[in-house]
Amino acid sequence: MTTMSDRYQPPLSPTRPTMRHVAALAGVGIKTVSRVINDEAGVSEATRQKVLDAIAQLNYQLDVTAGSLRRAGRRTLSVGLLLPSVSNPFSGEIHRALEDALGARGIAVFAASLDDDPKREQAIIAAFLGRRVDGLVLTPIAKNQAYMIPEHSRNLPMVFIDREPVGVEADAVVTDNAVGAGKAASHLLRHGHTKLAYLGDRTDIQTARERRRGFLEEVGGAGIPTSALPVIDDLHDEEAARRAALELLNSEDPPTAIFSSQNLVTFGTMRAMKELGVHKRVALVGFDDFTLADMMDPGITVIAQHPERIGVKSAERLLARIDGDEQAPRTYIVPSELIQRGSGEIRPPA
Amino acid sequence: MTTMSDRYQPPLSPTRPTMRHVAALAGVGIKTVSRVINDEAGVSEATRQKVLDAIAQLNYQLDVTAGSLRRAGRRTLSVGLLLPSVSNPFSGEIHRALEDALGARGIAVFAASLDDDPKREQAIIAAFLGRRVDGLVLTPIAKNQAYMIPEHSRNLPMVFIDREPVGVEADAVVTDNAVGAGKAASHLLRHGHTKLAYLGDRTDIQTARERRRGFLEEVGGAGIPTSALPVIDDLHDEEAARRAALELLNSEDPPTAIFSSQNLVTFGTMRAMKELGVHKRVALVGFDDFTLADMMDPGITVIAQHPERIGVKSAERLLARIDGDEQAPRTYIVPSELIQRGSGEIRPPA
DNA sequence: GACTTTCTTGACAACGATGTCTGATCGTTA
DNA sequence: TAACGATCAGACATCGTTGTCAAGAAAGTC
Repeated sequence: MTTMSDRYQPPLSPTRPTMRHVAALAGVGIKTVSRVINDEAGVSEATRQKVLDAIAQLNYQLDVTAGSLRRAGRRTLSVGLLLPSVSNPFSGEIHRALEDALGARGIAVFAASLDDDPKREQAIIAAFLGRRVDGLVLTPIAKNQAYMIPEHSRNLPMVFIDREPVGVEADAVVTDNAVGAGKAASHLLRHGHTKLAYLGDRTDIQTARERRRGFLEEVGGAGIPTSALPVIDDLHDEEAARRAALELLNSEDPPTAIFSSQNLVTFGTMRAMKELGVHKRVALVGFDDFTLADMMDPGITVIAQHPERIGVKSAERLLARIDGDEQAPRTYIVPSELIQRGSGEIRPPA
Repeated sequence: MTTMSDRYQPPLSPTRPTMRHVAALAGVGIKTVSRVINDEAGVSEATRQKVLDAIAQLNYQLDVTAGSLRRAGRRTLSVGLLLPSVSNPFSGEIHRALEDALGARGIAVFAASLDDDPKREQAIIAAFLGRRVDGLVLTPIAKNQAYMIPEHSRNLPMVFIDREPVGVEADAVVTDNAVGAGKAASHLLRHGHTKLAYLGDRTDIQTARERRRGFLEEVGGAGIPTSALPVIDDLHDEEAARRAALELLNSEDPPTAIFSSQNLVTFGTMRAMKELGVHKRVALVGFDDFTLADMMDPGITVIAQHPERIGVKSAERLLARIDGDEQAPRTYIVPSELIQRGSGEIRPPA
């Protein structure tokens, strides 16, 4: 009886086996090996088995990149993903959803972090294009993506996420930033607040501008003059936000409700409120959900985005483009959602 | 005067330009173009300029993968990274540190999520190898990595992170899990606790077993019998942990201090404690730091890992191996750190 | 001015795979 | 039995690049 363990194991060569080796061992031509691997028709079952045995014996693995050189359409079965930072949870969720959708098609994902640096954006895109990715999914930070026009006109599939492109036309998948921020505003107004404040991110980021616009329009639309409403922009980290919130809350006529336009700004604001002991008296609604928001005291009311849906949708669009969809580019909107947890339902002092 | 805007723009061909096109436009041979691009010696300055102009005019971009076919050493300038999940913050930090270190060398990173699925581990590794990555950095989940022996003996650079490999010898970068868990135990003992409990992750994960061992050894070493100590394993998500903690805290003789071996377990435990209103009476130390741990009430004392250091170290090892380092494989240990925030300093009731 | 030496340069094969095309083998049919 | 189509298989060129090598031009040497 022959068992697995006494089957002949070929010595492992230091160089990786190629189709030529497999073909030689199986006693067939390399094209036949190629046919077997790619499940092409026209190989007898007996030959197929010989080839499969040789593949197993040599531990052969197809070189996808070499194949892509000749293959029709030149598919490399890899795509590039550019995120603000792979260490940011929001980006991580998008990445994960995208990976799952593309992985099902055998597509691997290159991921990279932009760090809000336009130069880095261009460098990473160049690096990915140099590896001939089949498509790009990206959160643009540069003011303008006109430098991508050459690729665009070569029909490179591209999907922009979170922010819309400027200077090229392409599909985009974004949260309804203005609407979401408007929801936050109307929620606070409905709870009786008239003294609101806005704490926002860098204004060179499109989403930040949208959130600000949505918030202020909703407040203005309710008849509250926005000229006197404190609007503090360019808060990009927790500490800056904390200091701004402290100053705001210590001012002569402090707001009774604050809207923070982004996670880190929300964290900084929470810290400032707790330091001053007003976290149960001043209302807070933050844009972006976060882990343990419900475990805070009070729970933090947020406008939640749906990164996984953004990821799924962008994968869907990218695959459609890769498969030859020639529709005019569109922007897809993923709705945000208000989640009440306490901090946004605090009423102003009577 | 000639400005940028009236310079001749060639029509964008639908097909990507190759070296041949550049060579033709510059009036040189393709090898000369290759030399210019790779900064090889032996090209006169005048020729160099002609080539660079042609490259700019055609918007030419080198095909790295085609080059790797012929290049000595076959470097593809890409590596594969396998993480528990790219959406997990701990993984994200590692990814980021790695990306930065490798990006500086022009190496792009394929990232993928394992989801604790051994089959997926093998499939992803196969996918990456099929793209001829120059190396792998991975958190193994399969019980055994013997299936990688062929690659290993082909000298594929590999670095294991967070968990050590079984069945192959390779560099590993891990947290001092047992020591860290021991620190948690001695911290709780020092604060007067004798009735401790351990809530742990799946025992098929090496790190979970290490943490458990370190915790119990420290407790036992202090003369407290561990046989009666509640040890609940296989808690892999927040809800399971919450239920286990509830049961534990509702038992006849509840512990006065709990050690949770992982983030999600810590979250579930925090929830259970808050539900029962004992979060200020029962001590808690969790393994793994997390955002806003200091904002909880009380702040959560943790054994913090240093994912960014793990990422940096593993990048360093991977590059060393890629550069030909033939040292015997080693395990590098990144120390954990106890961070006191309140929950771990609660004393038992008198 | 003849001969080296050095510097530039391009022709060509090769990397590992796939597309095209042609040839061999087989069973079937008139 | 000859002709035919279907099936199976391999030879060969090719994808975009780099390594090898040899040739031609320029510069230096006596």
